[in-house]
Amino acid sequence: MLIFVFMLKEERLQKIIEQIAQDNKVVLDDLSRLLNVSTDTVRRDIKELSDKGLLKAVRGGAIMGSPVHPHFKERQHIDTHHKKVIAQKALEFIKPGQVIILNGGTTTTAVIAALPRDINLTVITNSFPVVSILEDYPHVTVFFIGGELNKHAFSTTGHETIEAIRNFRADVCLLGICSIDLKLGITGFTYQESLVDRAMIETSKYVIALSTYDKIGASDPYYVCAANAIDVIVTEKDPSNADLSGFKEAGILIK
Amino acid sequence: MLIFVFMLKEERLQKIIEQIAQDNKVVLDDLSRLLNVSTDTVRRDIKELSDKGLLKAVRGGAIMGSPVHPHFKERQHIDTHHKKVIAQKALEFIKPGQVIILNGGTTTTAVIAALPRDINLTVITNSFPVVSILEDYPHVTVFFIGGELNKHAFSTTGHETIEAIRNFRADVCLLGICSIDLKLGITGFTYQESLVDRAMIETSKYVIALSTYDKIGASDPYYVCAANAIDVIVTEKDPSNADLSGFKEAGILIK
DNA sequence: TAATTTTATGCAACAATTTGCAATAAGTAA
DNA sequence: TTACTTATTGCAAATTGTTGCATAAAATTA
Repeated sequence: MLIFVFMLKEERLQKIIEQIAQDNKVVLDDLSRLLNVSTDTVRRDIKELSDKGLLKAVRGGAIMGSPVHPHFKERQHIDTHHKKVIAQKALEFIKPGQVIILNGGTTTTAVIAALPRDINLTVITNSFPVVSILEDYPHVTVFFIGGELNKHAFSTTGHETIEAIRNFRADVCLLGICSIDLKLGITGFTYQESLVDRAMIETSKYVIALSTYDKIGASDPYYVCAANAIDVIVTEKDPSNADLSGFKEAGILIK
Repeated sequence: MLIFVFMLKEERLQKIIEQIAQDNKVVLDDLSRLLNVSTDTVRRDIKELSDKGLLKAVRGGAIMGSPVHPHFKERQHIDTHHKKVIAQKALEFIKPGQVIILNGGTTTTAVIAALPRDINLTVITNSFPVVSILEDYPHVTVFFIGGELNKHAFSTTGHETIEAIRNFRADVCLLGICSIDLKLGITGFTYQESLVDRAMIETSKYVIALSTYDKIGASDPYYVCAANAIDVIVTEKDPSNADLSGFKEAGILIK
C-alpha cells in the first residue's frame, strides 16, 4: 500500500534542515525519495536554503554551511526590489582598491551583496551581516570595528566603536540612513547608531547616503549631520524627480 | 557483506582535511581504500585542496602545508566528543556576573554553546562564531574586539585587536590552545593569534586553558606564555593521569 | 465568481562535472 | 641501469546541474 503524504514546501525545507543537522549532509536522491518530489524540486529547495546561508549546496546534495548564525545571513528582507536598484546604482561609486567604510543596515548590506566576487577592496564595518558576506571574497580585506554588540541591529556601538572608527581614514563612506531632510539634515532612530554614523562621515573623504525615497524629507529623533555633509544621495527613483531639486541646489549629487 | 557508503565529494575533502589535521599526513592508497574511490580521484582531491592551500601535496600523498590551520568550517566536526567533555568541565569555572574573555577556535566555541541560556555574563571575544551563538542569550552582554578579519579562523587579529584587548579587564580568560608543554609553555600555530592569546592572558585574573589531551606536551612555532601563567588546564581525560603530574607540581590545577 | 497573475512543480534537452581507466611519462631506490 | 612506484594526460561513461517551458495549484484582483 502506498501512502501518499502531501507535504507543504515549508515542511520540506524543514525536513532538509533537520537532516542536515543530524547527518551533516543530505543527498539529492535520498531527499527526492523521502519527500516524494522530483530531484529538480529538491535542488531548488537546497538552492533556496543555500541562499539563506543555512547550508552549503554541493554537487549531489548539501553539507553544513558556515558556523555563522543563520540570522546574520538572512538576505530575504534585503533583496527587495528598491534595495537592489539602490545597490546597483551605488556600485558605480566603488572603485577597486578603495577603502570603504559602511554602517549596519539592510541597504548597505544589499550593496555589499551586489559586489562582484573578485573585487579588490578594503572594507571597514561594524556590521556582522556584512562580514558574513565578505567572509569568502578572496580579495577583500575586512576590518571589523569592535564594541558592544547590539543584538537588534547585528552591529557594534558604543565608545570603543567610535574611538576605533577615528583610527581609520576611508575613501568612501556608504551610509544607509534613516531620514534625510534638507533643513534638518540626516537623523537617526537610535542615539548610539547616530554617533557611529557621524564618526564614519567625519573620517571619510566622500559620503554616499543610501536612502529609499520615502525617507527623504522625513526626520527622526537623533541628529547625525547636516545635509551638505553628504556628497551623493542614491535612491531608487529617477534623479530628475522634482522633489529632489533642493538637494541639487545644495550641491548634492542625486543618483 | 560490504556496505557501500555513498559519499559526496565535499565529504571526501573534509575527511582528508581531518586526516591531515590528525596525523599530519595522508597516504594515497589509504585514502583510496578509506573513501572507496580510485587513487586517481584521491589525487585530484588532494590537488584541489592543495590549490586552496589547505595542505601540501607530496609524492604518494600529502602533508600539512604552511602554518595555516584548517579552515574553521572543517575543524568544527573534529573531535566533537572530546570538546563536549571539555566544555562541560569548563562550565564549573564560570560564575554568573563574571566578565569572561575568550579567543577564537572550536573549543572555546563549544564552551559557549554549552552555557545555560539564561546565564548572566559579560563576554569579550574576537570570534564571530561566538557572537553568533550569544546573539540571542538575553542576559549576556557581548563586547566584540575589532581588528582585521581572519577569514580562516573567523576571528579578528592585528594591532587594533591587541590594543582593544588591553582596554578590558576580565575575571576569567578561556583559552583554547594549540599546544602546551611544561618547559616550552603555551605555543600557537600562527603569529597573530599567539599575540591575541598573550594579550588576553595578561588582562585576566584567572586563566583557564582548554586543551585536548593530544596537545599536551606538544609545541608549535609561536610562543604565547609560560606554562605557569595558566591557572587551570581542562582536558577530556581524568585529571589523575600520571602524565599531568608535572603541571600539578607547578601549581596548575588539572580538571 | 471569474479572470488574472504568481508560484510551484516536473519534464526534457543540453551543458558541465566527476570519475575510473589506460597509456605514457616521470620519479625513486637497489 | 633496471624494476618499481607514482604522476600526468586524454578519454569515455555516468552523474549532476542548468535552462526554458508546460502544466497545475494558489493567491490576487476585478
